[in-house]
Amino acid sequence: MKNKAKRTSELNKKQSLVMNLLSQAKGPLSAYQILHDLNDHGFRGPTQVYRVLDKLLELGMVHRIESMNSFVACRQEKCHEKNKEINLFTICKICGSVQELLSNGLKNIVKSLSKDNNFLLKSSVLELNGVCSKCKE
Amino acid sequence: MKNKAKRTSELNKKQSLVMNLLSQAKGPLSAYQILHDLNDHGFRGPTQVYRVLDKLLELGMVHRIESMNSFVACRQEKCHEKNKEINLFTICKICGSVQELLSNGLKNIVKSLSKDNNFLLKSSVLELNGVCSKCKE
DNA sequence: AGAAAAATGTTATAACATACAAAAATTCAT
DNA sequence: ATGAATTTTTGTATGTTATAACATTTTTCT
Repeated sequence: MKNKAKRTSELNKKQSLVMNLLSQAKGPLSAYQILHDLNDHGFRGPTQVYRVLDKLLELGMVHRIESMNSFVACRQEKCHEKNKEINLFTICKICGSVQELLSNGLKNIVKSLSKDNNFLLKSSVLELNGVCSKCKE
Repeated sequence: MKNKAKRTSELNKKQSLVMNLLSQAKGPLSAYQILHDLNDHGFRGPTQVYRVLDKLLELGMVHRIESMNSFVACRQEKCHEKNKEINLFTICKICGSVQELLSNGLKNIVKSLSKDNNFLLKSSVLELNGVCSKCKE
């Protein structure tokens, strides 16, 4: 009766705490911010945070923003199933907000780049750095 | 008579040392690897390395691999002039090699994504993670 | 020459991440 | 049930990456 792809309700206590924290956050959080925020809930060291993050990343429920060494909750419903290997974000250098996008165009480019270069793709991430629409005004 | 875009020959001593090291390296190097390798040439602390790297990044002669926290020499002749804001790499998880690519398709996608989302683009990087052609065999 | 500004050097510390050992929970044969 | 063996969880120590803060030297300009 076990389901391989866990639903949110099957997350354990610590995993749920991190997931909720990230879901309610305005922007990306670093592992140490998470550690600080959840100090009173049993998180006593970075290792615990990273272990939970690894799990949530594996489940596709959280994404890592490479250029910020921090983490965001996934906002795209279909991420887990279809687009796990094509990650795409805009990052505002003024307000620090991160927007997760989907793009079939990008997907096609990534696929054909991999093919053309005889490269076996596991995952990819495109990070756009600049100024978001709100901060442009 | 001053040229705004510096040529290699105009790099100072420390900049040249780092540039040469990166150019001859098989793969990306971390700032601390550079520090270690150039210890005997006057690099006594990380700050010195990071300052040189910042300069070389600004000149477009070096790129940062975000997912590895390390640095590679630019291998594309036209990088500095035309494609500064569109960076593209494959990264082999077996041998650690990094390949720099150019793609007009990617460029178009990035431009239109920025436009569609009312995002003012400063720079972007697409990192493809997987297994390179050599390691696939 | 000498003041002001820019570049460089140095130390300390902050921020991010992992290795490994200790402890707790679970399994399972007796 | 008991307790040895395995797995899972936890915690400490340490390694790695990056910047802050401030001193010194070099350059620029009058």
